[in-house]
Amino acid sequence: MSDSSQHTKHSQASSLTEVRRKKIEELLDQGIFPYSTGFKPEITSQEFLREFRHIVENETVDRVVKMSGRIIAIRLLGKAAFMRIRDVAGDFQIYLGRDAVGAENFKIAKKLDIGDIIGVVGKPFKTRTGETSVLVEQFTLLTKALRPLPEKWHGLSDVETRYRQRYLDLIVNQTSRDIVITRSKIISFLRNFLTERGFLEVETPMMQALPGGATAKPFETYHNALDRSLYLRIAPELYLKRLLVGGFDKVFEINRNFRNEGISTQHNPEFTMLEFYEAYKTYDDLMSLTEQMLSSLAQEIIGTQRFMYGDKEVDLTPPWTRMTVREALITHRAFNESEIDDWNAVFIKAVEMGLKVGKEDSLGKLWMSVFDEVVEEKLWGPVFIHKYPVDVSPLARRNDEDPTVTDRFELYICGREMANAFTELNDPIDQRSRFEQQVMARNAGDEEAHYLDEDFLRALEYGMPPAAGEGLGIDRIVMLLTNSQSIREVILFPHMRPEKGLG
RNA sequence: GGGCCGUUAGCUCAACUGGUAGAGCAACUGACUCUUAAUCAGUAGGUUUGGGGUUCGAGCCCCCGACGGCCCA
Repeated sequence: MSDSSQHTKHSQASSLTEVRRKKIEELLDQGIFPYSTGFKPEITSQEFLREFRHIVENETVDRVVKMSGRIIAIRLLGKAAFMRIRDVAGDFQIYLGRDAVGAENFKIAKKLDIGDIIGVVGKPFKTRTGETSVLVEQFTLLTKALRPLPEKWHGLSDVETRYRQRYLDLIVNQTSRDIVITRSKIISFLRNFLTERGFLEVETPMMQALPGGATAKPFETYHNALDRSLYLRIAPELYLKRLLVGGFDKVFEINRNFRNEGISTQHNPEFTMLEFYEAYKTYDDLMSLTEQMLSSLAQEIIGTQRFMYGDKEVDLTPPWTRMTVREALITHRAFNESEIDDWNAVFIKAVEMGLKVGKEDSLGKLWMSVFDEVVEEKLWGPVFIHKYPVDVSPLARRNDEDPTVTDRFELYICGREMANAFTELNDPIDQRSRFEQQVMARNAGDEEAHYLDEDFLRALEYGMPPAAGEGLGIDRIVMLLTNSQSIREVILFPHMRPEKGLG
């Protein structure tokens, strides 16, 4: 062989996928289709290992098992091979011996690569080192992998690749798989918790003519046939309340909200919210319900109500602390008693902190700016912060004793807002004037102020029963219970800037 | 939006003060019928994130951009 042909051979072999494409050609030449269908596994790795864990070496088990999965490790020993196979439930080991599968088939087995998905039929047996394994009698290549998997020991750790190619992350990182499973269990639990209590699960519009129910910037889109703008919802609140008007006393929705804001470890533009509403209840009732719901959730999901988040312990055992916004501001030394009700004093402090505040901001708004800046992160909790200023709570009912605040609470755990709830404002006259305040704020330049929703007011004018409602951030709950520090760990496909070099 | 850090083989990482870009795993060839990060012998694999600049010489220094991470707003 000349030097030049040697060189050509090597450049072709330089592509790892090219090597595998060649193997496909060779398999096709032997009449083997590398993407065959019809193989139906009958037992998972977990079931297999549980059922046959007691067999002993040299024992012949009169059972044939049919299993499938992805090859994640190959140890070839001349005329035999061990392979580690990963299926949905875990890993198991197979043993391929030339005598058992035949010389021709063994040659084919030697062409298998890490990453390929195969089906096997064989007998359970125990290796000399005591691992329950499958003694393969037949195998089928179900899917040929053209690309190599990440390194077997260190795996895939680059966070950018883990998020962009989540499928790869899920193949190799068990913790990533566990988070997906835990998230699903959490949502199931919450759904059951509410349906068991007579709540009805509903779906309300994701595309709204007027984005309402929260203080946030919406995404705007366009409907061609209607020739008008629509917004992706920032919250389902105003629609769920319409259902209370319609006579459904207990409703909930688990779905995505969209907010056109920055991306961080705490924020994804689309995130999942549980919102539920119950007639004839107050925000006090919801505090008790929330304690019960989340403490039992933790008990169910991780088996305890006391656990570590990062390097600090969280204890969700009820009852939880309750503190008004005003008390929290004073306790955490944002203001003292004499200055907290003085607009000028509060404004000056906010400016000194470098906060983005304006002369048109109400006292309540200034309070909350300072609260977000200095108090929030200190609320390890769990703690209910309640009695929010009326001007930052345009959909919440006024408190009977103090009309400057509302019957509203937010739940804080680990310095993060987990839930927001209130006794709902069902007085259509008060609601109209609150909306009008919001319109004025919007006209003064507040992009996050609410729009006036005339149909929602019309609904209230028909009469909405007294009720309380709550929104619970699912992603943050999942972060808490999986000890994840970034929201991107609990969202399967988090938003990222487009990758270069890919169409 | 601002600051700092990062991007080197498919993956995980090295590379001194600017002086021939390396390793392990994966891959390829060969040996091996009980391995467990198998072992042994050998081989190949690089537009060092992109562009520009300084220099005899740049992965390393300077400028601009892309993407990511952390912190701040």
